[in-house]
Amino acid sequence: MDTPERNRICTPKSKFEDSPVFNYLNSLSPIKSVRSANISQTFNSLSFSSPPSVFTSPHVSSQKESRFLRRNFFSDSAKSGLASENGNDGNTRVTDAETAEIFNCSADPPQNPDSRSGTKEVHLPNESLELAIELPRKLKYGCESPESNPVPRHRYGTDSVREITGTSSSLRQFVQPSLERCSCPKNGVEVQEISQLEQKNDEEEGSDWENMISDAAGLLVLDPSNDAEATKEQLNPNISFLNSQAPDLPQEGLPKPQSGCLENDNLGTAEGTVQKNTNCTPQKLQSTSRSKKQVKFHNEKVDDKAEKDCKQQRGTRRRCLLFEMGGGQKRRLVDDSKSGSSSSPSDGKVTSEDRQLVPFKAGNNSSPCMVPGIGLHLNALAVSGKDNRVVKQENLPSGKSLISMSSHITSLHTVESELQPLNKTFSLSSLERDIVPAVSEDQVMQDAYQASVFGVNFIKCRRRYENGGDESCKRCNCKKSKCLKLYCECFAAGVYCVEPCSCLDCFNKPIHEDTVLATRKQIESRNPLAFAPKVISHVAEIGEETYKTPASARHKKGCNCKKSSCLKKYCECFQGGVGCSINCRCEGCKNAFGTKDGYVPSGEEIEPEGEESESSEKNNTRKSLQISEVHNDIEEQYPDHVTPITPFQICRMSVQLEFSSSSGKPPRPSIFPVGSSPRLLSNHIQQISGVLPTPLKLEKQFQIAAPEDETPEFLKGRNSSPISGVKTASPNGKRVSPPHGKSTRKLVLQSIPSFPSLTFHDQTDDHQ
DNA sequence: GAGTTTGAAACT
DNA sequence: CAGTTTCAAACTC
Ligand SMILES: [Zn+2]
Ligand SMILES: [Zn+2]
Ligand SMILES: [Zn+2]
Ligand SMILES: [Zn+2]
Ligand SMILES: [Zn+2]
Ligand SMILES: [Zn+2]
Repeated sequence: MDTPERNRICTPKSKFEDSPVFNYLNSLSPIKSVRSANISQTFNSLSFSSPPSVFTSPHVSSQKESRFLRRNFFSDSAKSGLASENGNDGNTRVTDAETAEIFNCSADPPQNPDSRSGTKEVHLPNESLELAIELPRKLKYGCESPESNPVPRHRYGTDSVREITGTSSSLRQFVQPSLERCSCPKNGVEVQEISQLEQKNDEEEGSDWENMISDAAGLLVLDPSNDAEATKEQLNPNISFLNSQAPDLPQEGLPKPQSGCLENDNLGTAEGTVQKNTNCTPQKLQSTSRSKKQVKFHNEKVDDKAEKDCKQQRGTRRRCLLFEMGGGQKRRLVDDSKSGSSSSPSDGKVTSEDRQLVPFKAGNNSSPCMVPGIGLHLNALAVSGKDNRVVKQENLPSGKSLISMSSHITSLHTVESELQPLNKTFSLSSLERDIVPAVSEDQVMQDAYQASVFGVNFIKCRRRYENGGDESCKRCNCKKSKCLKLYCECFAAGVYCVEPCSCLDCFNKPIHEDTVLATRKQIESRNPLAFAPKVISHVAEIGEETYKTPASARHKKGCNCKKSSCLKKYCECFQGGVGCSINCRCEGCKNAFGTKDGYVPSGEEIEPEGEESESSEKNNTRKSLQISEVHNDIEEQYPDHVTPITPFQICRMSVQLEFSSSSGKPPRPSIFPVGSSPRLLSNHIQQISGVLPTPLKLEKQFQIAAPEDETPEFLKGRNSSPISGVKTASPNGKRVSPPHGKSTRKLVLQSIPSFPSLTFHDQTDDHQ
């Protein structure tokens, strides 16, 4: 759904909202997710990797990308989605323009309906044909789900691209071309915008856009091709992109909220916003998310340079997005540029699985985020194979380490994308490009994934753990759940268990992928939102300039604390670094991030529903309390957060936190992942806020997949086996209505508001 | 590290 | 949907 509202909302709040992440989040939101779930799943499988899958679902979020895709695809019909989004801003024109541009770009020959093919051809003559074919598909996919990712990625992408260009030749090829195209002063910037805005693009930059688009298309096309060949280079590029997108680089130091949130929604948006600022072309970046903002920025003042950079970056980013969208296929892109191998476009199959993991995406992923390859279940979903190759980790200045992974496989991509957030792939990209021959795939993948998800800390921890047995980094400690239930943090986060885990009889491992996926399905069937990020950030205030209060973020389901007064990590809200909200049923709430009473829905005013008198405690705490304060306090209390400790928790909150913490400035713009999945978010958060208690657990961004139920049997079959416990709920994947508690409406709220739209989100959520 | 507390997840 | 049980983390000592 297009949810024009978002657009609107976004515009106001702006950056976050605009950011793809936001979109994702929104999409992720329970409600939407559900709907989208099916779609998303497919998409996920196809194009994204797990975590991202989450993104995918969020139709809305993906605005840019999706638009992109769609446009490309349906050039003709810009369709409501685009229009609506853009329209709000007044970009309506954009849609047209965009479409037009797209056409132009894509179709070298103006006439071609299949712009994509044209574009492909242009970029990649040889492979173009095949690619072209695929592209359409991808585009479609992309449109639906990927969008959100794209944006973030783009942002990061740009950075990454640059880096990459420097380092890796292959990447360069891709990137550069795109960059060059983008490079056009205005164009570049716009390019990013394009998806969203494009206003400028239309005319002036049309060419650029076209280029961009074409590139993107090419990328997409390439991606689609699962072909292994491209893998190395392609992978690298992809990875790089992903990385770039993924903001996450975890700053270990920063405490983050855990919520997997990457929670997607929130995180994404938040990240996006943050990045904007930080990034060279913050404005632009932001703009990407929203057309309005972008426009404004442009108008206001984007430095030419900055713009250029941004543009370029964006271009890359988009590519990334595309790639992501393309999901598994992404690799191709790279090839295109280089080898042009035609890959097989097959796309497909992964979808079913992807969805599963995805959730974990975000990341969605989240988150988020996971299948085979890396540690994410999504990966498994996405990837059929496990060819990944990871690459390397680097430490970021922020303290987080970057991990770059390159995977041949799509799954990896997904994973990577997710992971990447943490690190930047850029540097890696170069390395990656070289590609380390496959290292142990799984492990590498997992590492990367974990890193992405949990953050660099996680990796470090792991090292420590390995070296010295440091347990601080441990993850789950499941004894009876076989790590196949939500009790298990790893499983809940959409990641496979890894060394640091102390679980017994663990089935949450790549070798038991089938079981894991089947179980996931069952759980999702029961509760579509089960793997969705728990924390959603509202961006509302953040919007244009107000980063400060991420306060808007909140736990989707709310807590039900009776004895902890929401002052300890027993409380999911607190753990997630968010204040309690209307959705909480807590008693005696004293949540340092904001009490339920004090909670004011983002756009709206407080709504005290009279819930409890607790408000007395701090009605306004949320409001008044700045996150920073909270963080400080929290930090004091929970120094760990900062560190790796709770890898899981990546919170969606992160976004908010980030803002708040950074309060103004994002820790590392470049890094931030705007787009990627929840993970990114979490990462960001971490970076930004070290404060938070512990971040939320890993969450996933993904949406719930739907239910295809492919494997239910599997699980069922396994009754004896671990899975047995799981019941298959709804038979199909339908999404059942959200379980929980609070009524659906809450869910809805959560879903909606999530990150992105401040208002939107808030309104629905809160009000409801 | 063992033991307790806690609240979500799972189950009925 | 409510009530209960199960579970593993968070916390305490
Ligand atoms: Zn476990
Ligand atoms: Zn585990
Ligand atoms: Zn395990
Ligand atoms: Zn609570
Ligand atoms: Zn709460
Ligand atoms: Zn509370």
